[in-house]
Amino acid sequence: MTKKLAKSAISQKRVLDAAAKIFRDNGYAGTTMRMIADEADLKAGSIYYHYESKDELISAVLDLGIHAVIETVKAALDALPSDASGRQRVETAIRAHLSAIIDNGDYTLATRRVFGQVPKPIREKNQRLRSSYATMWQGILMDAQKRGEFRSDTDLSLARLFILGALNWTVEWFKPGGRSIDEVARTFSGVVIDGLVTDSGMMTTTKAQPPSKQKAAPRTPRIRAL
Amino acid sequence: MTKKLAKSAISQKRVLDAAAKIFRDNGYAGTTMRMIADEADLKAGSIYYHYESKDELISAVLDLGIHAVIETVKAALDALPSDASGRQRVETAIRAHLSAIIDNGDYTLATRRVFGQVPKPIREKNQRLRSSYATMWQGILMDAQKRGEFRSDTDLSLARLFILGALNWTVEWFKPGGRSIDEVARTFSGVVIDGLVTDSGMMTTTKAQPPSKQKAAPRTPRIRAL
DNA sequence: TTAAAAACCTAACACTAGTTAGAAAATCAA
DNA sequence: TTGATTTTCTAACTAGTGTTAGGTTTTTAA
Repeated sequence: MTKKLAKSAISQKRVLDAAAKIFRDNGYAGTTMRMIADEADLKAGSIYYHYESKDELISAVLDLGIHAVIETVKAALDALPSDASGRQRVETAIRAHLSAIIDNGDYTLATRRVFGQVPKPIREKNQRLRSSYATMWQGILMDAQKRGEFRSDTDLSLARLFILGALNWTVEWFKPGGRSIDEVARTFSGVVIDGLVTDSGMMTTTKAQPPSKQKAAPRTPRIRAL
Repeated sequence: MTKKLAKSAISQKRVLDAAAKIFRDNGYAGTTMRMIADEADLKAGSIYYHYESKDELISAVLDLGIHAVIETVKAALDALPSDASGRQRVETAIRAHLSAIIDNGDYTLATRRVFGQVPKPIREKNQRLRSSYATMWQGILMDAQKRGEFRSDTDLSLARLFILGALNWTVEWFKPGGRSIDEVARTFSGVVIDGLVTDSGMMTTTKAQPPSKQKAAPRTPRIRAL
């Protein structure tokens, strides 16, 4: 009875996608309703049939961006066996997060670039969503630390900020056709979990060990390329 | 003979600082000359005595931001003994980079948020500076890898992107009065170089090892707090 | 086919943007 | 104190902003 929104829903999504793309390239104030309308094959006035203001548009872009990430990561974690290790959970979350932000690149980039410039109430509403996501990550890391998988001398709040900061930065340089998401996720997990350093450590300044002589894939089987 | 620029230089710097702060909070298009003028205790028209356009202003902010970082990091690396280890170099670069971007927080944040929205020629000019900085980091990482200090199975281009992405993100959450720069730099170096994982590795799912039982500071002496 | 509902467009509104020309004030050299 | 130079201000211009009211077209339901 109350479900016929056919064309309207399509246009609404088209406008939102257009908005994300334009906000991404021009920032909050630099984006005009006329630009968005152009991108969505509409006239500026018509946008107001779907969204009641520019602020509601940016708010929707912001919320949808983080929401997509939360759902993707949650689903990936839920699909893990309940006895999965901390390492597996972190690797999984990293890959899912990467997937989500790259699939929704326009939204993620728009958010990244526009977040600090948006009217305060909108920003605060979106911030609540982001905080809940941060809490989820914090849980994963703390779990692994409590189990003894992760070192106990690492401030996990800081670690989380590093990880999410680095992850979100990928959308700035990731180009389809270049390195695959899997490749990036693996390398990133490797750096974060095992570090850059060789397993043998580095206490003295030795002369160039033959680098070929190292076990290439230590713990989790490290599938090479794909 | 050609050096008397006294008051002019002061005003010029004041305008630039004001511009960085306003660009930071409002983005490129959202920043008006009148806002900058207000922040610098001037009238909008007067800015044009020092800078010939809004574009020249943003360009100056962008360039100065990255320039400060380059100089600081270079100086810190040059101060190291020539036989310094890769680990030392990376730790030093991380700390210097953090110092620089936090000291110039307005410029760094402005750059982060505005870079993608700025007219193309300006962005490309600034990109050249940033690329040279990236090359420098790449050199540090590759050196350490060649010496055998860093694992050979890590894609260092990706690693560099992660490191710089995470580092630059710190300005978004760092608050003076909270954790010190040293603290942040140490934790960050720890995660990136040694990883999150305990030295003992994690091949099976063991029941909660007593976390207190770990050697707290493995390689480089890890000074706790300060 | 017809009339109502949904989707879109046009034209305008009050307001603010970057920029400039020329006048006024502040500073400096003599 | 002068007069010249440097620095700042005032007032204005054109162009473009988000938003809206009311009219047109398209779609839908009968």
